[in-house]
Amino acid sequence: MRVSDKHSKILQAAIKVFAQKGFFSARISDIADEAQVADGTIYLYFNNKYDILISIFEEEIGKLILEIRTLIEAEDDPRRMLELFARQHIELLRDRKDLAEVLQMELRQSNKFMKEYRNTKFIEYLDIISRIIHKGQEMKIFRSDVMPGVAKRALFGALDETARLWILSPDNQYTIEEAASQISGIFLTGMEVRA
Amino acid sequence: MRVSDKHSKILQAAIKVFAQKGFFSARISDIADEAQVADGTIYLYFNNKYDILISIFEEEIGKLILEIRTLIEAEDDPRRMLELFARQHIELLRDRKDLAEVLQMELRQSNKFMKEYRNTKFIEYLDIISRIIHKGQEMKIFRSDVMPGVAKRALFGALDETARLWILSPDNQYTIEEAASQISGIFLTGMEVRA
Amino acid sequence: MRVSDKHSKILQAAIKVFAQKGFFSARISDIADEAQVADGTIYLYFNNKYDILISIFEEEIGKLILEIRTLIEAEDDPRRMLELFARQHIELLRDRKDLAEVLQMELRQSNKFMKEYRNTKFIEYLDIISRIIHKGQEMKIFRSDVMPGVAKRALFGALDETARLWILSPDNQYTIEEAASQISGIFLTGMEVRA
Amino acid sequence: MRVSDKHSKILQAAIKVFAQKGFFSARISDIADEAQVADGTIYLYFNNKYDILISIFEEEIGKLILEIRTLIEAEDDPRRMLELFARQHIELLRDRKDLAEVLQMELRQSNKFMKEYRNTKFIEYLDIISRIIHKGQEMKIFRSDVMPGVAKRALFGALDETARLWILSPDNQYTIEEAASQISGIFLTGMEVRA
DNA sequence: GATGAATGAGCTTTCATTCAT
DNA sequence: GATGAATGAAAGCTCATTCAT
Repeated sequence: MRVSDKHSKILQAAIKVFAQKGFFSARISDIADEAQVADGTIYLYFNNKYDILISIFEEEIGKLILEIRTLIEAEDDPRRMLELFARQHIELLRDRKDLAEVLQMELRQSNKFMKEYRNTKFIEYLDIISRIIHKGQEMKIFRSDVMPGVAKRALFGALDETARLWILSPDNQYTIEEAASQISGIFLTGMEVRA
Repeated sequence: MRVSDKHSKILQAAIKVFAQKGFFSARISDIADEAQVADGTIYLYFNNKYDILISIFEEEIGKLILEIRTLIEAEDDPRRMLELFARQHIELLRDRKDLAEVLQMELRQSNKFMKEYRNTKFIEYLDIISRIIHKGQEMKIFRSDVMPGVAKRALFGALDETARLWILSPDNQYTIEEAASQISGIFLTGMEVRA
Repeated sequence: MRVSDKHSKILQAAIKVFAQKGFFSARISDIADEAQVADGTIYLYFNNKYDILISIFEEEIGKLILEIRTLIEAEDDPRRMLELFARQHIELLRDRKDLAEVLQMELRQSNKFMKEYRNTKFIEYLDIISRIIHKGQEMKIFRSDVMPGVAKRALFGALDETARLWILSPDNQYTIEEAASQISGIFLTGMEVRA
Repeated sequence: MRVSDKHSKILQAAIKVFAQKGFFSARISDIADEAQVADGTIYLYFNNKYDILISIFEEEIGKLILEIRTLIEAEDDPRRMLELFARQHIELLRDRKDLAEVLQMELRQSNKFMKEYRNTKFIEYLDIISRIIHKGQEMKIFRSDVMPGVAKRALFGALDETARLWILSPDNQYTIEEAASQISGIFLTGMEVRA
């Protein structure tokens, strides 16, 4: 088995276990069981429990950023780009539920137990949004009084929270895609330069 | 010292400690130190560590709901009500930073370790928003195709995430009040019936 | 309420609680509840938890010794005295089940946690038996090769263990009185000088 | 070191520590020290403190039953069998003092804290006696009015209590073997069919 | 004398991490 | 590299005892 295989196997197992139990309640042996390796083996690939979590952030978000960027760069219209981002983000949460849960929860409390860790990947991810807005403003599509730094956080928060609750207890009133569309709709209309 | 004083003293200490360290990293003795009581005293007022967290949710959110409701019920215009909610929520996060952090973080991961606990208070809080939107739709102020169930989550998420990041690393580009105003602005414009 | 009343009330409560839960599992507050006094009140009458147990031994066994001695001294025939003792002991265990349990169990392990305590009352109680046997030997009713020091322990053990198990799970094959009679029968026949 | 070695090492250490301090006063770390393992190691072999005690009952009494049965089954005369049992039991108490103390004391109070645990091994052990008596009655050696269910408890109690006190404070008047012989003598004479 | 809130030492148990094999 | 038995620090919680009222 290639080295990278085991590294990845452990990481995927950790995502699953962290999603199920949360970082603190998850035991190393749970991850080892799930990855079908010995407890000690995990320490050949990661320094400690925190390191596994950080690796999830770094490596998995890294992949997402790449994916989403490629997709968005194929577009020209900032409106379409924003719609795409919303849809893509929310589909990710739907399709990779475990990863989504880990990112959402642990992200928010990571600063508590990993004082030194600055989640640059996450900032990068958010900056995709602000760059779209900025572009839209240059193209006179979005109002210039909209602050990209606020809007990026607001849009991310709106999408994330909606998806989080939807995942927690799916609402039969609407699909997650409809939700994404509603949210990008509100934001687009809210930010557009009026005719 | 009155009984209620000690209950409250411990609760406030717990809010502070949970905010600083997170629920799991916080030790009972940290809370006891902060509250200037003995470890054992905590167990005269709470059943266990989880119970302290749940009490924070129940009692503190309960107070917030009352406050915010009183404020909002004094208004008639749903637009104004939404603005007020946004401002109020974000000011709360600014003024009671510790409480805000506990509510934000532990709320999101509480379902992991307290399977049985349904955070009804939080749901109640969110429902304040959906009721405002619903009212606006009846008054033909908000578009009828906006789904209140989605919008409440989206608005809450937008506000919460923005405030969260602002608290984490205050952005000197804008004040938190401006942020609140931006967000309610986007949502209002985004949901309004066009002339 | 007279002082002695409360002292006695606590002692009776302790007997009940120790019997139910055992000395270690019993909490001071259990005894206080049962005696309908405050936890602190117990410490006005007893030095500590051990002291309550020792007082049970001293005071309650003291009463038993008096009772049983009075009864036995009314007799002349050592055979009859032994029968009486057996019956009396076993009836005590039946009628004062709680006290019996405490004496039986805690007696046996008291030396573990109260190194310094010599249970002189219990020794006194046992000596009632050896004196009967000795008397019987002087009267040439019991064989002289029977060692009173062994026989007293053997008889006590036989009675006590039988009663203990009978109390634990009453055997419908025989009454506890029949058991007492069987045992004293075996011991009498076993110790008598043959015709 | 073989797995079974550590299991057994801990069990032997526990017997020693429980005998010295009693179950409740014994700390896990005492057992760990005695067994020369880390505290945590104990939990690799036993579920909890109670489980150690139960294992002592199950495994150690199990061995005793086997030993004593083998010995007794080599005999034909119920009188001789009873003598053997008495001697064997009392020698066990003398030679494995620690085990004896644990069995004697904790056995008696085990029902207090382990409500669910039925000590079947102990019942099995006692039934060795009743079967001997029953056999003696069939062979017309023991009187038919002797109730085996009473006699087994009585004999066990007599032996056990005598040994217990002898161990506690050895009596120089007689050896423990003499005591065993006295007791079986009394019981045999007491139960025999008279010529 | 009586109370019971408060104390804090002490214990069982968990689990991340190590290291001999 | 891989294993998993062993480690031992760490923390939640209990409860006998105290003492201000």
